[in-house]
Amino acid sequence: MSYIRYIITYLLLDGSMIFVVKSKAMSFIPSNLSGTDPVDQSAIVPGASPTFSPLYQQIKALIMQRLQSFEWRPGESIPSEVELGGRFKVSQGTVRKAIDELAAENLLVRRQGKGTFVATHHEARSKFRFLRLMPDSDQPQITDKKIVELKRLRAPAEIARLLVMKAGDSVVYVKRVLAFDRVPTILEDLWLPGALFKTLTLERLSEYKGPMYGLFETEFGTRMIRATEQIRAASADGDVAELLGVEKSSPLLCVERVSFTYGDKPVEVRRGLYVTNLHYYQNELS
Amino acid sequence: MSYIRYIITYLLLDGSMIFVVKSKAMSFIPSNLSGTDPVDQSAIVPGASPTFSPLYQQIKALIMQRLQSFEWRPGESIPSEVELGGRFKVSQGTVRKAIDELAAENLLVRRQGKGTFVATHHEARSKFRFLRLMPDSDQPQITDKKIVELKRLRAPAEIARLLVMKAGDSVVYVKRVLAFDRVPTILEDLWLPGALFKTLTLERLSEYKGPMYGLFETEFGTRMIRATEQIRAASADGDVAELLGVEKSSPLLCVERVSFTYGDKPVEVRRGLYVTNLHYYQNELS
DNA sequence: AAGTGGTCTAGACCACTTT
DNA sequence: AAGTGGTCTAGACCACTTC
Repeated sequence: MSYIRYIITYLLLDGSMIFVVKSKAMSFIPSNLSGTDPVDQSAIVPGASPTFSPLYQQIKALIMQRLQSFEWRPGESIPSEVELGGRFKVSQGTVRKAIDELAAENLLVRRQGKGTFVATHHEARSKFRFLRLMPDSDQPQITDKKIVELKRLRAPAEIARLLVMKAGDSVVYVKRVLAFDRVPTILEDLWLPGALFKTLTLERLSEYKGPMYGLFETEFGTRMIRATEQIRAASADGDVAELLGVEKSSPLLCVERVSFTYGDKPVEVRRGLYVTNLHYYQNELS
Repeated sequence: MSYIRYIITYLLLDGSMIFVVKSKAMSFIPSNLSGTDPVDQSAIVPGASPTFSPLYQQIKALIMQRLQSFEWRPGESIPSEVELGGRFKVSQGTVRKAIDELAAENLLVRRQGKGTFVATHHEARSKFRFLRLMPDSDQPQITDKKIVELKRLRAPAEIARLLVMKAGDSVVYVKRVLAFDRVPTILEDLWLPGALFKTLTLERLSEYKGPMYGLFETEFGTRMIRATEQIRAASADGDVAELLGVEKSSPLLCVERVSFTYGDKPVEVRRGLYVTNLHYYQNELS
């Protein structure tokens, strides 16, 4: 083994100097290069199908398993790339590529010098990830949330279909109004699988201050990671007009969302009616 | 500005010494250790600012220049990664990372075994990239386009602001109706910079069969690469109701789009009114 | 000084397409 | 067989954060 030695001489701003002697190995030769077996990929994912899948995709799946099982919890850091490489018996570069994709999907967040962290809905950064309604003025706004109703009921056919449940299975139904700067703007109906949200109550939801998806993540072990929205134009009927404080027959955006957790499992249906006099739905096309 | 200076004194294996002076202000220190000269990054981008930029970002900018100048034309293949690496004096991996980002931004398309191609709007694939209105039924639909009006006028203040022009500068104004399966569904107003679209006529636009952005790309050298949309709810007034064949005061989606070409230059403003009885605006959140 | 992610290189081999 | 992009490795060094 060959080493190189070098001295770092720091010239500090106050004129003083510091000397540091370092030595570093120049190269590393594995002692038994020919004796090591190549990685047995099938051992990594024992039940893997015979269909080809790149190593980094398998690593990605392994990492996702640990996220899904909350072995690595939202907000916490995951092991370093080098550590994971050692654990999974692959190079750091391969782990890196797996993490790259997970970061692109907003499941992980990289922070240079600090580590890689599990994304969480308890963050200012992620506040507008699922809410695309923006104010005409750039002013920050005061948000008020009011739960109008929360009850358990048997899933209507349409909701059951979207949640991949049997019609009649238990669901939690929530109706709420969001106001920005005291102006009622969003009226939302939500349906959640009853089995996952057994202990959700109107009180708990009302008193909770942070983002709703944060509550779901922390207290119900359900992380929303993706959603699709279908947008239509609608007219306010009598009830809606009253709750939103607009004229009857006013035009509204009708936004129907289905949210998914790990494994593309749908876990929320949400139908929102948006007043767009002072706000607009923002979308980026690329 | 305050920064720290330090000297590294290398004691090499053969007994010789090398001194390297470093300071915070310098982001790149040529190393004499190996004896080989590293690439002179400033030579790659002669007018580069002193701000640090990774090599692959510089390569990305160089590739984008060639796309913008139509040196590599839409639909054609660009040189291979190895070839580009040689040309730019960097490794294939660095070129690869640059192309990765351009592919993620839909400017390039990779095809394994064949090469990397410049994206074009003349493709089935890209047809729904900028049109997010989907039919309730999954059936493929017959699309009819009818140009209602095309004229040149002085840019209204609002349009000029969005296109970053002076109010009163020449713009091309187009009004058209799109029908799906004979049902009028979209009424659009478009504004384009007059200087870029000098030779655009109603006849040319009417007789053209492919996607409009394909025409712009091929005949006017203007490639749309990104757009933002702001969506609101609106009511059909008399004229609109007649053109779309709906009741007066019917609710409609109002979609205001600004499209950008290279260098984030806005080159189109479009205001669309969508009938959403048989269609919906589709959006993915992640 | 140690540890993390970020960049860059060089080389090997694989999968896909075309000649 | 040759050429392209796709995967994987190993190692070097840089930038940033923390101790």
